[in-house]
Amino acid sequence: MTVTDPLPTAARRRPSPDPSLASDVRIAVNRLSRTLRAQKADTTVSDAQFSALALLHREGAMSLADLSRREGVTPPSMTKTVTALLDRGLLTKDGHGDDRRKVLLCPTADGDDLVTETRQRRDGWLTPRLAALTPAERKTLTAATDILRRLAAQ
Amino acid sequence: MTVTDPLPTAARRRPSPDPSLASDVRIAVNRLSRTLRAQKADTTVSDAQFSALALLHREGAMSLADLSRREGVTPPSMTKTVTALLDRGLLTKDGHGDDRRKVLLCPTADGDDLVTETRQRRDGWLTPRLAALTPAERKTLTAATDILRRLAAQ
DNA sequence: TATTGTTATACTCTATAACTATA
DNA sequence: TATAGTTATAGAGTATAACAATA
Repeated sequence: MTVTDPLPTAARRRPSPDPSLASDVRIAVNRLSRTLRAQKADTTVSDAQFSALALLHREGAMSLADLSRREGVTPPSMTKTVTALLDRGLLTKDGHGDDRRKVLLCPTADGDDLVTETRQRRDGWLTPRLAALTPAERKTLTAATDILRRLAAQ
Repeated sequence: MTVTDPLPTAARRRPSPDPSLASDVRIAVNRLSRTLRAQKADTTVSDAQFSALALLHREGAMSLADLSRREGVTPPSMTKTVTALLDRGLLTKDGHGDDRRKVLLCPTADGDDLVTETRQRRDGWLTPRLAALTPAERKTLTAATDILRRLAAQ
């Protein structure tokens, strides 16, 4: 992944008021991310397969080149992932119509179900733990989530 | 792992305090973690290698069994990772002393430097971006970091 | 010629099973 | 017998290079 995006202009002007905040945020985010990853317990499909399937579920059918570009892997690598999903009956592969070189990859009903169920299971670990927080803490997390998302998008 | 999932339809209907919060937190945390992980100081060391080295740097020397347990991989897998780190001069492997079956793995000066530099680089990416936020946003992140840490510890 | 997708090949990280040295 | 670590082997997932079919 390339991470050479330029800094926002404002970032070059203001001094950091709390030098330890960066470390604190980084460590907290990495630890929780690791904990969440450990809750997957999804034995049916691998991470790479689920990620590709979820993208198709979310954005609809697309070609192999588009899928590999969106997932940040090479076409040969995506061919392998797609083959595994086809073998498991989670995808269909059809002609693209206008361009006979292209294929159109689309989740099956089983594929759509798997995405929905897996997502609910992954949220399922976190949901009761968030419910155990105070309303004020949840409000803080809601606001922080938006900030974290903006940081990750840079 | 996909990190840009939209809200699950079911989550919008659930009568919890904030049904979408679990998805939002999970996605935001995973995305930022992924972005931060990409800020490596040394591209010759893989993620698995850096993760093991950073654990030894943080917690001090330990045996291969302890290291593999803490990293959540099997001993044979950790043997490979450790061998690569030894070959790169980032670790030392010595006898454990009391039990001659055990080994004691310890970062070298170069290993410690690599961890420190990588950490500074990752903080260095985040610090100016945090400085570009408003004081209220930084206050929110400070409070959220504590909550995230407690969640990760469960 | 350029693009789409596949095959061939190789490297890394992971695992299980079987081995050795020691306790 | 049990434990610590290694070696052997295999399965994913990734990559680059080379190819066929199509535009």
